[in-house]
Amino acid sequence: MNWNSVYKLVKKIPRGRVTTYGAIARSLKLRGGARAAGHAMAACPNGRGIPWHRVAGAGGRLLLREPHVSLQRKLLESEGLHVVERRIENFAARQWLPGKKKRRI
DNA sequence: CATCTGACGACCG
DNA sequence: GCGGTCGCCAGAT
Repeated sequence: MNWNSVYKLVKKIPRGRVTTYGAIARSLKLRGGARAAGHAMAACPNGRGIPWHRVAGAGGRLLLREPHVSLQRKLLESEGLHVVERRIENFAARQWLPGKKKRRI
């Protein structure tokens, strides 16, 4: 699979915005669907400028387990997002869709 | 090659 | 909200 395209897309997520595995999968038309996107992120090389923390599950749920979810939450909050109980508050407005430019909070 | 697992998601009761 | 099912399938073992 061309995870590179996934990473490339994730890199484009603006600061303070988030997207989902499903959105990534649909945008890139990954065969494996959302799960494939999940695999891509799981295998993503950390420390390459990939804002992996800006990727959440459907509905803005954080799917990672400890301790990664803690880091993700920390990073998201440092970008101004509000996370409560593994959920991103006001996720709908914070979501960034690939290709779509218009999105006002 | 067979099986299992999983950073998924939509649906349903 | 919660748990179970199903479709999907890439890696790992």
